[in-house]
Amino acid sequence: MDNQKEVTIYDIARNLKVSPSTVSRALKDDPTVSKKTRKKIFETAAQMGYRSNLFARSLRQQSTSTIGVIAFDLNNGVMSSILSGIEKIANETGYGVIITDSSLSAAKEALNAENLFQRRVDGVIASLAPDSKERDHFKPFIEKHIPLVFIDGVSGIPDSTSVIIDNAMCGYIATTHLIEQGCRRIAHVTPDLRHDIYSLRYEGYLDALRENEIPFDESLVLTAAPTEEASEEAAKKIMDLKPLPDGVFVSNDFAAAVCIRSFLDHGIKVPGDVAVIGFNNDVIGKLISPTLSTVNYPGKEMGETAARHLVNQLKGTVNIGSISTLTIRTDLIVRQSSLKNGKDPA
Amino acid sequence: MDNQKEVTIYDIARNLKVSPSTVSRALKDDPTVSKKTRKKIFETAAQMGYRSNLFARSLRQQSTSTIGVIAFDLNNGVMSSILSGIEKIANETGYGVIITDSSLSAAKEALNAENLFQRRVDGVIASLAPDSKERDHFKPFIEKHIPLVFIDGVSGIPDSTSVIIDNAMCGYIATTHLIEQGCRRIAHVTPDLRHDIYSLRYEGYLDALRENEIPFDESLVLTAAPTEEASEEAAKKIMDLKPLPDGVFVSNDFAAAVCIRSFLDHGIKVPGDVAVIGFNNDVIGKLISPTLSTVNYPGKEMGETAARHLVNQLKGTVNIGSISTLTIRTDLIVRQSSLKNGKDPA
DNA sequence: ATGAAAGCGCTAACAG
DNA sequence: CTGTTAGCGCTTTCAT
Repeated sequence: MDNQKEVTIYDIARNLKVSPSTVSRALKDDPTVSKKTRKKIFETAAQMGYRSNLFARSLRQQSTSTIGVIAFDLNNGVMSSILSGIEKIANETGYGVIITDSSLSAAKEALNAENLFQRRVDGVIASLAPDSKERDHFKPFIEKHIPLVFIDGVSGIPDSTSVIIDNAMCGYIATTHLIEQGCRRIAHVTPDLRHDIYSLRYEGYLDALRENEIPFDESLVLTAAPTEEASEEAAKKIMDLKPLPDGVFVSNDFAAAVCIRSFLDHGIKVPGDVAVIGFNNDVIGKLISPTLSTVNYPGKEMGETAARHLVNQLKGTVNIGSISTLTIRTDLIVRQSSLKNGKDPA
Repeated sequence: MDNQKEVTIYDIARNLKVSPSTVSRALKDDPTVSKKTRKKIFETAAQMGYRSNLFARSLRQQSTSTIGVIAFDLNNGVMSSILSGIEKIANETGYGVIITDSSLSAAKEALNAENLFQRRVDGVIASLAPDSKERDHFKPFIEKHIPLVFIDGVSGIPDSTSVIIDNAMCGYIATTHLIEQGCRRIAHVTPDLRHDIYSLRYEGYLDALRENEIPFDESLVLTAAPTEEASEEAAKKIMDLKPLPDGVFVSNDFAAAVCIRSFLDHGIKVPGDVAVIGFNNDVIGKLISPTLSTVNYPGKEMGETAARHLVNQLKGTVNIGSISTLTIRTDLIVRQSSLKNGKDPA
């Protein structure tokens, strides 16, 4: 029973005194094979422990039944929910998934793209690294008409699809919420504004200010990578502002949590002195004190949508290029950190 | 330039008037091919846009240069750090990674194993689902001598390797730390004790009690899945205990954070009334108040170790079976939540 | 309804 | 140092 040679359709064919082609057909449930033979072949295959050879098939069919994923950073709560969404759909539809990790580096992203291309994935779902600007590494896919779906960013590549949330709207909603709470001097802490998702949230922030005729003050916008150190520094800068802002919109929950801690450490009350709203709906938001108001980031749903769309494209259900952007609904989650005017959301 | 037929070594061969084998060899930098020819072949290959066909090679070589990963849950901070470690090593050594997600279900784990087997991965790194008991789904790998590395759990499968931390020791250290802080009535909150890692931590807890001649009280041990609801309930049960425990060892940081929040909400001081220590060193621990003492879980290092070991095995550097367990060093991280006797760790 | 035969692209003996 | 040859296991016309 151990380490025996692999069973092939030839073995089954010989065993049953039929031709390999018949076996091949039968295994695909081809109706041109008589029901009897089909049944017999299925039984023998199972009994002999046959398993089809994926690469022989791939070699023949020029397709791998595999989706490649380029994750901008695996070490990221948002990312893992996206991945689990992709995984789910891929599993349901018989695709395998190869996941690569760009670790926030555009250079690594390019390497990953090449790697996936080499592996002849049937399609790609990519989330771009923050500093990714070039699109050259996607050219091979485009030339071979391998479908590309971008998550959480618009690539600018024609014929590619993007699954996104409306970041501008989210930024607008978050900021408006603060304004409704009575904030008039609202700071914004954001990672690298070269990254679309952040610049759009920033736009939303600006829109909300404009709409409420709150003058824009450049000194209120702080750029800080979502690390502990950078976020702490941003918090310090905010505390140094005169007069102190009465609200802060932070583009990610982790940074928001760090800011809140920093504020509290310095005797500034949240939301009493400063109302804070974050972004993502990380689990962290429910555990810190005060609990964090935030914008929900529907990662799993985005992953599912991206995968489903890609699979449809691969199976020919959707015309390539007929859909260029899928926008997933988000919602505001109001908790304690932003409730300045005392009304409880419940 | 668009959608042209794939370039093969035959095209290169024809172009250069050499044989395909020479091309094949040259591309592998085989020294039996003259330097000149090699160089010429490399150049032409690049210029013609050749990319090697992985499945043709796989078909020939009976190996895929791919590592399969079975993740017990992608939605998990610990898991993503493990994955990024695996990814890193795989990338460095020219392996691809196929990641599958068991979503905490043993049934899905079995499906994933089958999927990876179908895909003929060269080796597997698996973290077992909490309720995984059967090992039958790994039998195909064993029969084909496909190396198996388990992360964070011992499979009981001969010839497989496990990369673990010393959970018993960690439990012991965490509990001892509480005892050193003056705790004498220490509760333990743990997920499913059927899962090795938790039962071992529990053992460590018991050992520490024993060593310090603290009588064991069964009512102090609470089982709770690491969800918000269950953790909250566990916290409530602890608060109902008479007398109130003066320390709690929680087997994961998230649950610990929930417990602390619950304690504080009910006017119980942490660490004043109850000292708390968690497990994993999630980012959350630094952001809650009080900051959370914990045991560091070296996920990335474990992933790297597992992958490196697997690759060594695949490349024949290590004898299969010569190493059965690799234990990664961990350390205690003391923050505020456990500091009952006022000595600051700094 | 089934079979024969040709190849998908690559590699590894075995010859030269 | 290079070429010839024979497959790896499967699918798919084209016949029958």
